[in-house]
Amino acid sequence: MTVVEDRRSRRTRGALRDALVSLVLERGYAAVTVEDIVAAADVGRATFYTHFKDKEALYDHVVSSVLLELKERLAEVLAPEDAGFTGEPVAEVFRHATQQPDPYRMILRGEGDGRGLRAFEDAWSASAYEIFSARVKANAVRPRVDLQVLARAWVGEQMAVLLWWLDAPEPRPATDQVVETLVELSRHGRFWATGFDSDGH
Amino acid sequence: MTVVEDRRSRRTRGALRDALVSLVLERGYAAVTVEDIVAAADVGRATFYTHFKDKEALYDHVVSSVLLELKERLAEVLAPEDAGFTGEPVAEVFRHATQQPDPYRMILRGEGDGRGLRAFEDAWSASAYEIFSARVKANAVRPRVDLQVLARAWVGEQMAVLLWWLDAPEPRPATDQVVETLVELSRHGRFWATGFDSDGH
DNA sequence: AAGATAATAGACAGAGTGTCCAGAAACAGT
DNA sequence: ACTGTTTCTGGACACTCTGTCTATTATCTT
Repeated sequence: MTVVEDRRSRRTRGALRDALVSLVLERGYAAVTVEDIVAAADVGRATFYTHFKDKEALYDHVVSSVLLELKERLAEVLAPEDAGFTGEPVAEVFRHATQQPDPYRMILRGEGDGRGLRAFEDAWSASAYEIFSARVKANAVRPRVDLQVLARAWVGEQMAVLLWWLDAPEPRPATDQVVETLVELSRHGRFWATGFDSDGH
Repeated sequence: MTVVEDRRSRRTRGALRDALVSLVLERGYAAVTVEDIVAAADVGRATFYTHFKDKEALYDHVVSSVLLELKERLAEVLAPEDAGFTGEPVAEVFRHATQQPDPYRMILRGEGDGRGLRAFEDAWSASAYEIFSARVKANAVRPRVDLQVLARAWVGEQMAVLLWWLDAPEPRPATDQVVETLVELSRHGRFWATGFDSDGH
């Protein structure tokens, strides 16, 4: 059992990873062939198949790498007894996304027939649900709406804004500011109390 | 210029449409071949190519049909001077989705590398933005947050809940109830005011 | 330096694509 | 019911990409 991967493997896998992501962002997942990938990565075609079963396997590898890394980072942030809803987890996701925007873009755009998107959404929704119900218990409040729906809605919102933000032309608005907006929305709804809410219906 | 399409064309196109959607939901877009589609639709392979350039063209056709139909229905609903935010447009989308859940599922899952999803999201965000800014003007309020972000967030939320709802096992919760929840969230944020909001700092 | 592991080119069969054709079938209008 | 038009069809074609294999070379690790 190798503790550290052979340098050649490491380099090859990295090159394939990067090639996939940038090609997908350029042409769309379906339009990218294994031949394209190995050409861009400057790797023999046979080599590709010693590392990955097919294009899908490479894609899945990229997605789960990102997801795993995010999970580890979130674990650190959530460790110190989350006393209040400071939006810290959201901010951490945004920070992580800034550090590798391209894989995030690929995933959030739904490339790969939305498989990455769904994986991301499911993982995120699950932890959102946990955070919510822990909070409900701790504060002894009765939630207004089903927590499952709440989690889905919340995550859907985050992901939409995250993608919008990643695709925005540089310089992007500051992370903290966007996150602040999201938290604000989450607390008080979308509008001012001034007349905006009190419509006829 | 034919006023009404030839019956044969109509039938063939319909069969191809349905075949694509159900196969995609079953196996995923990438795994579906033109040969699969024509087999399921019980149509000669050569016939396929007299109607559509390729699988992608058929997919785009399905997406734009749905989008066009939705647009027309929304136009009717929005016609009578929208005086207040009654959530009526949202309800209309949900109703439309109930009538043809499968194409909606296909699109919202991100099949087709998210192209349908993005088309849907863009269209919806654009009209959401218009509604919002019209309302800002009419009520002479200053919005708390950037309307662009607001629109994205709102739409992301709707889409996530819509997909969750469509994938929920029957009998699904009533449309009106889910929509009511969404509007409620949009007005007052995610939690009760009882202590939930008032966390540290 | 030596043994282990990885990368490579080239060859292979097979699946699916998109185009073309010529004949058969179904259609719309009179 | 007839007729000219349109659509449907199977079969054939060249082509691209796939995934597997093999023998050889290059590069790593210790």
